[in-house]
Amino acid sequence: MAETILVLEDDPAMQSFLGTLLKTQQHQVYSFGEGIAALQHLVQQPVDLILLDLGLADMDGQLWLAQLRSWCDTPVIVISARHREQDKVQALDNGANDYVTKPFSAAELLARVRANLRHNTPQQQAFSFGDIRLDPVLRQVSRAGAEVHLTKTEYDILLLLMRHADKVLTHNQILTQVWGKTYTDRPEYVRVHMAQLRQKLEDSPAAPVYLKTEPGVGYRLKMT
Amino acid sequence: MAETILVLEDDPAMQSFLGTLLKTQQHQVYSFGEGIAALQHLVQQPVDLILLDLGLADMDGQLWLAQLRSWCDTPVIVISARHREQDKVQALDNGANDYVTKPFSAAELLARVRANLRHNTPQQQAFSFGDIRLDPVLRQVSRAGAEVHLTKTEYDILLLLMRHADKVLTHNQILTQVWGKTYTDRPEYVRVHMAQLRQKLEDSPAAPVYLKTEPGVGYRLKMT
DNA sequence: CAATCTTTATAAAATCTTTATAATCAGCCG
DNA sequence: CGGCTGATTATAAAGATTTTATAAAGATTG
Repeated sequence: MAETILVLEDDPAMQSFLGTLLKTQQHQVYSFGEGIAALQHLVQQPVDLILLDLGLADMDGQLWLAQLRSWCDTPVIVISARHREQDKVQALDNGANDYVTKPFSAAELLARVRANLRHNTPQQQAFSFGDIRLDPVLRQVSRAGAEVHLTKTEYDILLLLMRHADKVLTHNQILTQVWGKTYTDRPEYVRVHMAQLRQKLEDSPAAPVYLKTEPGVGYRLKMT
Repeated sequence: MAETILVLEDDPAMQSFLGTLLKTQQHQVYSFGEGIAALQHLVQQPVDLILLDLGLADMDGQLWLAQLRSWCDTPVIVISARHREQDKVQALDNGANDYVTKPFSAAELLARVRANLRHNTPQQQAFSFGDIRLDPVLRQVSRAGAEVHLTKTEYDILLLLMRHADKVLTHNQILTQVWGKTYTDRPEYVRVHMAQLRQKLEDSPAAPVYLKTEPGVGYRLKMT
């Protein structure tokens, strides 16, 4: 967490409310009441998201947005009391990413903040244990940040173990899932590849911390 | 223009309305009434934006969205008759980029479509890795500033790899996207053309830095 | 005809399977 | 309790198989 958010809002009560709301989510908030000051801040220190109230005192919010977009593509959520279709269309075409009308629900605003922060930072729904990470989207495994190359079979086994983290998977289950149901009498396949995985992923392969053997049963990926 | 948009909406009247509306903006529209069919289309042919009605007959829209997000990060605008805060928050946290409630204004919806197409435009910005540049607008590739001539097939493969940078693309995916779904048993097509690409783009084609093989799986364009 | 794609053949590389041996474990009996 | 025994497991390394790279010949296209 701890993304930075700039709030440009000239009503002090609303500015304070937004600031408090965002800070409950551990965001770093910079609040401004004037467009010029906000721009100066952005030039010096980029932020992850901008909340913009269209009704500014010192300049038109639409103009501010258009000017910002000429050099900066940080996501902008416009907050406005104006419900007219024309205002929404204009703001969105000026480069706003979202448009919320007052009064708004706090939970919805926070959800829209999360949604707009998200596509900035690519989806990290990777599995991890210790300093090992498996990213199923990239089909890539890394250890302490460095990429570890796994063969297809090794990757398939690791993914299977991670999907059932902490559960014991029997030899039969692993053989069936990775090789197919006609291979259930070849437990040595699993052993050889498990040894390879330990070589690549464990600090001391002979005394594994993560890839544990359950004698007579199968294997377990220990995450806790 | 001519971005592709997938519409998942099971009310025929609304589906037709959305299709007509989007086509006025020169978009290529694919309409579906069932979640399964829409997913099948997306697997074979990615689109630039998805419009999703939460009220599907054959499955829960929220579930569909969550499932989609496990492998696909195409922008999604949710359209729904549900005005409850809880529904909005859930959809946005499931990965929706925007949430529009019915009834909605056509102009506003189109503006939100434009806004969501804008920050993703994978087709329209030049990609680059190392000293290689691919400009999809000019359909042109250059290396260290000098133009490199690619045939149509080579270009299609490279564009596909770039649009999924760092991800492994299986032989089947490449064959389906470039040649069509009836070619999934001809992996040698991919190999021959990949060798050509390496000849044209890699410093030492036999030890590729960018166009990597994932034995038994497919190929990956390595950008990091 | 020229460019490109498809097909084919062969060599090289990577991976998987098999095997052998050593280590470990569990239960049992002296 | 301790050591024996048979089963299970770990691991390296050799062998077999699959997959891949590449050139080049043939076919296709416009």
